[in-house]
Amino acid sequence: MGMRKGPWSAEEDHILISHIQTHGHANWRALPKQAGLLRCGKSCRLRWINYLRPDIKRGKFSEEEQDSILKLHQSLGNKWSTIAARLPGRTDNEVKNFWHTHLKKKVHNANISGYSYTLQLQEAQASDGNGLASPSIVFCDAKLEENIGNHGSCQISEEMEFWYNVFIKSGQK
DNA sequence: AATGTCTTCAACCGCCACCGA
DNA sequence: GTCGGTGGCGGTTGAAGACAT
Repeated sequence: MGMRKGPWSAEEDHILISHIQTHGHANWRALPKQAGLLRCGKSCRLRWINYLRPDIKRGKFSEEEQDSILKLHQSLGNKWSTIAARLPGRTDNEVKNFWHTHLKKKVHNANISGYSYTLQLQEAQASDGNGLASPSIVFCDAKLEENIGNHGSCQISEEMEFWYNVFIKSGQK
C-alpha cells in the first residue's frame, strides 16, 4: 500500500544508488524503507540489477554475443539468467528482450512456412586454408529447392549468412 | 499534419526454490 | 517435517517512440 509503480525517476535512481553504495543490499525488502523510497524491495532489486549496476554493458549486442545467445538457447532453452551469466555485463532481462524482439524472428524465419533446411560444409572446401568455407544449402523440401532455383538470389540469403556465422564458423554442421 | 500500427524494452506479476527458525 | 520470509527467475504487459499510411 502506498507504493509507487511505473518508471523510475532520476531522483529515485540517485537515492537507490547512493544507498547501495554506502550500505549495500543485504536485505532488499528492508532497503526501500531504509533508503526512504516508496518502492517495494523487488522493484528496487530489479532496477539495480537491470539498469543501475555499475558493470552493466549497454548498447547493441555484438555478433559474437548474438551467436552465443543462439547457441546457449539451443542447448539450455529459456534459461535467461544462465545465458546472461555467460555474457559479461548483460542481464537476463536484456537477453530475454533481445531474444523476443530480434533472435526469435530469425529462428522463425529460418523455418519459412514450415520448410526446413540445413547448412552443410561443401566437401570440396574441406581443404580451405583457414578451415572456413561458404555454406551450401541442403533443402529438406524439393518444392522449396525448386523455388529457390527459379528465383536465383532469394529472400533467405541474409538468413543463410546469419546461420553461416552462427553454426559453420563455430565448426557445427 | 493527423492517425493508426508496429516495435522495443523497462517494469511488473506470479511462481518456485532456498534457508533459517 | 513445516512454515514463513526472501531472493531469483521467466512470462507478460504497457508506455513510448518509430514507422507507415
